[in-house]
Parts: sequence; structure tokens; C-alpha cells
Amino acid sequence: MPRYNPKTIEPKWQAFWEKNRTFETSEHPPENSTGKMYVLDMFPYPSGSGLHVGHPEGYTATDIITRHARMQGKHVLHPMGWDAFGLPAEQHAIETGTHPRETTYKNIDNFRRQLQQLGFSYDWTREISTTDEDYVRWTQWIFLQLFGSWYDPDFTWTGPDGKKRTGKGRPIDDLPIPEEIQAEGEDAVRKYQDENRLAYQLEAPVNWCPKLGTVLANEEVTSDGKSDRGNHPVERRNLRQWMLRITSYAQRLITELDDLDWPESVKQLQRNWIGKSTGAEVDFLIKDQDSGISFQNWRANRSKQGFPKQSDEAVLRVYTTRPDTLYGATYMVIAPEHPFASRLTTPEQKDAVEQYIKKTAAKSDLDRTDLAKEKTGVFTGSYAYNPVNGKEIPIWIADYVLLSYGTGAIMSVPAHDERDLEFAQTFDLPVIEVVKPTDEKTPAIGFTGEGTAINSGQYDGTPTAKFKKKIAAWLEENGLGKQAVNFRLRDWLFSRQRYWGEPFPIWHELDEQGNLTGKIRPVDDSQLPVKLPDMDDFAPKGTPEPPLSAAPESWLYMTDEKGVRWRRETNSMPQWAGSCWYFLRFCDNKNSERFIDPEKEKYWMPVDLYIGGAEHAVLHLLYSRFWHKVLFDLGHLQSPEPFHKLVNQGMILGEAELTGYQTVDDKKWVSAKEVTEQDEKFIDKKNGKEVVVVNIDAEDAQKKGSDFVLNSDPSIVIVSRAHKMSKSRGNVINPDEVVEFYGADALRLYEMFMGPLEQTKPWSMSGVEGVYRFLGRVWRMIVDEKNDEQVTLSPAVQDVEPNESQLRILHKTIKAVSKDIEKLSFNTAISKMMEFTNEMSGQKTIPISVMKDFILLLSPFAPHIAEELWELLGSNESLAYAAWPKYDESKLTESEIEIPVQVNGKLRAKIKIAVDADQKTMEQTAREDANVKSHLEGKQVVKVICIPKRMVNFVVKG
RNA sequence: GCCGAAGUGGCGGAAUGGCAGACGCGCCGGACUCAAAAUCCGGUGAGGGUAAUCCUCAUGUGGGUUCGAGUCCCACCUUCGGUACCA
Repeated sequence: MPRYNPKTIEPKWQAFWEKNRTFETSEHPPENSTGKMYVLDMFPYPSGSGLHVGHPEGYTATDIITRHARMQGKHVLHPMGWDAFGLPAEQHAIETGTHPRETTYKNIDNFRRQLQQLGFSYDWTREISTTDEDYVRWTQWIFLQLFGSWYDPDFTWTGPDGKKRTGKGRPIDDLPIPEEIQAEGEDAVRKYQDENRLAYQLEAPVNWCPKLGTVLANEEVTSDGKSDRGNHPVERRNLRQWMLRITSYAQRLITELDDLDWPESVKQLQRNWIGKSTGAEVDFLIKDQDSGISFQNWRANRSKQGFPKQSDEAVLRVYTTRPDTLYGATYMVIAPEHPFASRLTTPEQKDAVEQYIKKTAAKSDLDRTDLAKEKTGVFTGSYAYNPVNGKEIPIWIADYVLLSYGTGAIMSVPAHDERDLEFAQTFDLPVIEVVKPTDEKTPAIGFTGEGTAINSGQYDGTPTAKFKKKIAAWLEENGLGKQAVNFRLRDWLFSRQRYWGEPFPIWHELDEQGNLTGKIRPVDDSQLPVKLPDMDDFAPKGTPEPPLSAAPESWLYMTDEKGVRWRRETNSMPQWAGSCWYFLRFCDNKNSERFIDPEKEKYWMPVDLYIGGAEHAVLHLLYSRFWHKVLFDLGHLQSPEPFHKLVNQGMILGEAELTGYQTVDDKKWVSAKEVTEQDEKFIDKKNGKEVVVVNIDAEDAQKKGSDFVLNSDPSIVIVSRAHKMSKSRGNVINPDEVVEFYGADALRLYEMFMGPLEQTKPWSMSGVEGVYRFLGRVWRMIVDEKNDEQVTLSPAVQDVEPNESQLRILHKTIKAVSKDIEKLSFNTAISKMMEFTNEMSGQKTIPISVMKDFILLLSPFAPHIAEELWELLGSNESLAYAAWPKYDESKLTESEIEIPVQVNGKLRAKIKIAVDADQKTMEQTAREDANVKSHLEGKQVVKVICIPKRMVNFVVKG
């Protein structure tokens, strides 16, 4: 069997690695270790459809890095596991009656098989699944850490990393209890504590998806108000939910991004998601006929007493980023859910307001945002005083103001805010310009940038930036406002109404009637994990009541030592929970005492390289960082951040397709230039009629200018595009089939050769064929194909000293491949190895030593063929820990090199010169070239630029 | 609208400010073969030219900096991804 046959080689070496436990990470670093290296893939959700070609892309990249690192003497940790809770398994269970556990573990087996046949060097003894009871135990334990803590924003401390921070998550017992609450008794204290926990319950409007039978986090709802999974409609409902106080960590989540080696675009995405804004909170006195507080008295009072921490009933507190526009505030708006809404409504306005609130409450997020761009609202009948000038301004209710941001109330400055202007125009409210743009041509109304103040009393003429500072000081001095920071980030809605997730380790107290008293207590650590009860029916009931509420009584209830009945929390945790800390468990996956041994955490963390899809740029990566910081604050971890270096692999699209458009009835071609997309339909712009998409064979099309056109009618432009792989499009590539046909090495190599790791790129089966042929050439370079019986060395491969040019190409390749691996530039590394092979294959004698080094270079990319050839070249040990070849700079230099000669920057000749030729010689040699001569003829040489080893350029005139 | 990434042959892509198109695919020609597959060798940006180690043009568009720009600067266009009343 002389032909390159991955089908025999690959299983052979996979079995070898398993038997010899080649890739198990030793407890202790190897002798002469050059340090630890933790390389991690984003672990997959083991779906029923198996591995997708997108998975091996990142996994091959990390595999190359780790194999290379081992050969450099690094102590490598490279694990794999499963993010196995989640909707699809449960959905499948509902449809087929199979228990999600069964489906999940079956899918895991399939995924593991698929990954193993790709030859990844994972340490499988560290495999974990988020659904393992041992793992769930610690996920629940971490939840209890959150439950048992509060955030002290003023606490200044220095962490184990030596950095000084302000703000810390601390044990709930350390929470100072205000005297007035202490005085109210034990229940009040407990309630106060509960309200301050990092994990707390809240009655809140949530995204309820009837179809999925669950509430969703904001992040799981698309911008058009559909569920991220399944694209079902989502509506708003008030439900009791568990929330995690991620907003407390907002500032640190922004600040501590700085030291991470992440793509700047991902950092920016997180910053935008957290959305910090600075401005001021300002109190507006409500004009109140009953109390009769006059504006003057209030102002005088405030000057004395200052700005209260909590706003009182007499005022409406707003948040603004533009306190410099206070003089332009002509009305106020509160959110429909604002607690003052009904109180501010006058009897005459009562009907209108009630109707409006009802209407907006029924609106889905979809209606409240995108489609309904026109502003709606209703006047409350009440007024407030503008604190800067005492003017009475009306208070409106409108749903363009959100209760969940800032204070849920705004001052409207229609002249300088797009939304306010639109609203003012709709309801005919006054508009006062208070900022003059620096550019004369720009109209002041609608100008939202910075300029100079007008119509602002004594501040007229002040530039915006300066004005902001001045007015902030003035507000503070007069007790009317203070500087404030707001974040777009909301607390994390952490509960789901689903069966297949981690149960909360929480008990709710019941009174004698069986109603919740509001008192809760955590399950004791020693009782963890709270296992999922065995149930036959886990289907959502279409009501917010979770499936677990139908669990067996023995699971659901307990009676404590005092005879009090308790009921378990029946919500479950979201899928994100398990992925928030799995990288920690990999370091110490069998520890039964702790979630991770502190020494191991100190040794392995942070993850040195983390590769995964860009779709997790905010959610998973933000949640993980949040949990990590909480555990860090509580002293359980020494690393403040989980992932040091992050790389996003690009998406792999289907093969490029040519498509054209035809009329529905008579199948006439319509040029793509005439077609536009509307609501997922394609319309002929000329007549508004629908056209259908038709696939076109590559042979029937040609390129014309920048377009592709039909051969039969070049006036018809067609579209060439690669699309996302999807079942409906039928362009999904199954890795199993690729392996079956070309082998794992070819698949790995191809995925790396396609282009830069981070780039989106289309699949091409003939590209796979190309790298497969390359592996065949490598095989034939070393193996005697004429020998049909067994694998023997090609007669050309001999134990001889390499000549100078062989050494040069070898060392050039070692240098380039080594550098490219470090840069994660795998596509160019492979092309360098192709060049090497092209050059060496033809040679009469090929030194074994050169081949050995080359095989080592190839091994991280195509490990199976490399091991096979390594063995053939005379080794009886795996190459997995062989020393990575080193290049010798002195072997690279050539005595004579070719350099370009330019005249006025245009290439005119190439000359051969000694590598160490001085500038004079270079110029001399260049001038002697016939073509250069002809271009210099009759011209005046103004300047000669000679760059040694590079080029010569003559600058001429005339 | 805002934020981010990217525009280079028929295609995927390569190029510390210094020979544009490495490497691969595809295509064309040749060798081997009775023939085919496989393999090997050569060619392949466009246009001009009898030919050359020749000339012109060419990295989305228009300007600029520079002896020299795919690469740096300014403006614009297009595509893709994310996000959207956040005061």
C-alpha cells in the first residue's frame, strides 16, 4: 500500500495516542519545562446534527498551537467538554418523549467520536459536561456565592494581582444595615439583605415567549422582537425572576478590558454593550397645588440641605448627558411605568392617561421600537419648574422614555435632541434653541453636537464643554443636581422556565395555606447538587409556571426542623451558567472538595489563548468575566480575568453560488441590477413584480467588467455570492464525509489553508482536493510508491549530508513556519511548506535529516501523516514531544542576490549583486544593465537611491 | 442612524513603505498510457508588440504625502457583521 491512504494511517495513530496517553496533561511540568500554556476552545453545544465544518476550524487552530507548544517544551493544558444544557435537547424530548439526558449523552458520544477522528490532541481525561451532576454541584455552589454576596462600591482594596481597585463583592454578612431598618426588626433586615444580594429576585417585565414557554434574556431577543432561537414572537409580562447584579461590575468590566490581548473590535463591542455615559441627575420641583411649596422656598431649602441621595415625592428626578441644555428644556417626559404616573395625572387627564398606559403595556418591544417610529404620548395635566429659571413646563407620559434607563424620566430639549424634537413637533410643544453650532451654516434646531450657549441667561456665549462643568458645579452648589454615570447594561435575567437546566439551590418558605411568605433560604453546601427530578413530562405548559413545578412532591417540598414547609425554586438556570466557569473546572476536573484547587488555579489561569466564534463577543465573554470577578472578589480566585488572549475565528460559508432572477410566469431573465429585496421576496424594480431566484451553472456565465453576466445574454447581470451554510439552502458540508473522502489531515489542512483564521470565507471542495494532493506529494517525496507491498523509504531519501541549497530552503521554511504559527497565520505557513515540497520533490537525493525536520514542521497541521512518515524515517517514538526544529540564520544567507532596479519608481531591470555589495557597486552594476541604460539615456540623473539588499532607484529629469 | 471589519486575477488568497498577484484552485498545452484515472513538466492579470531581459495599464473611487504607496493621510462609494428611541 504505497499510496497515501489516510484511512489506514489515521485510525492507527489515533489508537496509538490513546493507548500511550500521549496527550494527557501531567500533574507536574515536564523536565526543563518552558512554562505553562492553557489553550482553550469555546466548548460546543452537542447538537443532534453533529459537528459542523465551523467547529474544526477553531479546534484545528488551537491544536496546531498546542502541538507546537509541546514540541517547545511547554506544559500544555488543552481540554474539551460540552455545553450540554439548553433548549434543543429539551425540545426534542417534548417531541419524542426521550429524556433530554439520554439525547444529550448520545449526542456527546457522537461529537466525541467526530472530534477524535480529527486527531485533536485533547486530554480527554479532563472532559466535562455542564450537565454532569458533579459539575452542576459547583455551578450551584457558585450561584450561592453570588447569592451570599453584595457589592460594596466604595471599598478600596488591593487584590492578589497587586492592583488597587475600588468596589468589591463582599459577603452579605458584611453589609451594613441602616439603623432605621435595624429598628424595624429581623424581617426588615433580611429583606434589606435580599435586596442587596448579587443574586436577587425581582418582579419585572420580562420577555415572555409563549411558543418556547419561557422568558428570555434581553440578549436572547432579536432587534425585531423575536426569539433568537426559533424566531418566535416575544411579549412583555411581569414575572418574579432571578437577577444577577452584573451592573455593579459595569465599570470594572470596562476598565479591566484594557489589559486583555483581545481584538480591539471585541473590546469595543463590550464597551458599547455596557454603554457608559456620564451626565447629571437633576431634580425638577413638581408644581403641586395641594402642598403649596413655592419654587423659591424649595430652591432656598435645597441650597441649604443639598442634593438628597434619594429623590423625594415632591420632585421629578431626571438624568441627562446634556445639563448644558437645561435652559432649553420645554417639557418633561416620564415612562408609562413610572411610579409617579398616576399621581401626576389630573382628573381631567385620567381617562386619556389610563388608556395610554394600557395600550403601551400591551405593546411588545417590537411595537415600542422599530416599526413605530412616530412618537406617541399623553399629557398628565401636571407641571414642573425648570430649576434654572423657574419656568413652568408640562409633564408628559411617553413610551419613548424607558423606565429601566436612568431615572425613567427626562427633561426634553427638543431643539437639541432628535427624539425630543420629533415628539415636540407631533404634539406642538415649544422649541427653544440653546446651543449655537460653531459652523454658521448648520441650523441650531436639531443640532445635537457641541457649540456655544445661547438663550441661557448668564451663560450665553459659553462653549458646551465649559458650560457642562459650570452648570454641574452650580447644580451641586444649589442642591439641585449632581454628576451621574449611567450604564446601558441591565442586570442579568438569570431564570428560565425550563426543565433541562441547573435547578436553583433555593428554598421558599410556605405559610400554612401553602403560599410563599417571601422568605428564602439557600440549600446547604453539603446538600449540593440539587439534582433534576426524574419526570416524564417536561413540556412547558404555555404558562410561566415552570415544568419543575410539576415535579414529584418529594423533590418539591420539605419540612424543616421547626415544622415549617418549604418549596423548591422551580425556575432553572440559563444555558450561559455552565459556560461561565468551565475553563476553571478543566484545570482540576476531579476535585470533590472544591470547584478548583487554589494552587491549580494559580498555576493554570488565565487561559493563554481562547478561540471561538465572534457570536459570543458580548454574552458569554461578558458573563464569564462577571462571574470570574465575583469569585475573585470573594477570594476564591487569584486571576482577575479569565481569558488573556482571545481570537475569533471567521465563519465558513457554503460554496459560492451564481444566481440570477427570472420572471414568475414566462421565465424571462431579469438583470440583478433591476432587482431589489423586499420582505424576503425579490422584486423587479421596473414593474414591482416578483421574480424568482435561479441557480446558474458556472459554465453559463462570464465576467464582464465588475459583474458576472449570462453567456446567452450579457445584458443580464447575475450574482456571485457565498451564503451561510443552512439546511434550507442545502449547502451544508458534513465533516464526516470530508474525512471519509480525503482524511482528517486534509480537512484540517484545508480549513487552515482557506485564508486568515479570523476571516469569513467560503468553502470549496476543490480546495480540499488541492491540499489532499499536497499531502500526496509529501508522501511521495519520502515513500517509495513502486513498492506495492509495504511502506518503504523512497530510494532518493538517503542518509547524506544536505547541500547548501537544501539547507537554505529547509532553514527558510523552519523560520517562516515558526513565525507564522506564532502569528496564527496558518495559511501562509502551509504555503511555505508547499514551496518546500515543490522544491525538494524533484531532487535526486534527499537527506533524511532534512526530511525529519520538515516532518516536524508539518506535524502540528497534519499529525497523522507526520507520525507515519516520522516512523518511516527511523524513529520509534511519537513526534509529539520531539524538539521543534531551530533555524540557523547563517544557513539562510546567499552570496548573490537579485534586486530590482527602478527608474522614476518604475521597474526596469533586475540585477544580480553580491549580498554585501556597497551602494557604489550597486549603482555601478545597475547602470551597466542594457535596459536601465536605455532609460537613462539623454536624461539627467537627479538622485540615486540605493538600499543595500533591497533595490536601486534612479530619479531622472528631462 | 451609530459602531466594527473588509474591498487585490475567473476563484480562495500573498505581500517589515521597496520586484503586486507567493501558495492553492480553475483553465490551457505537453509527457506517461492502447486509453483513461492518478502522477509529472510548462504556461496562465489586461492590452500592445515580429520579438526582447520590451512598452502601457492595473490592488473599490478621487485627491495627497514620498525617490517609491495595495500598504501612510484626507474625502467618498460598496459589501458584510453587530446594534438601535439608552436621554
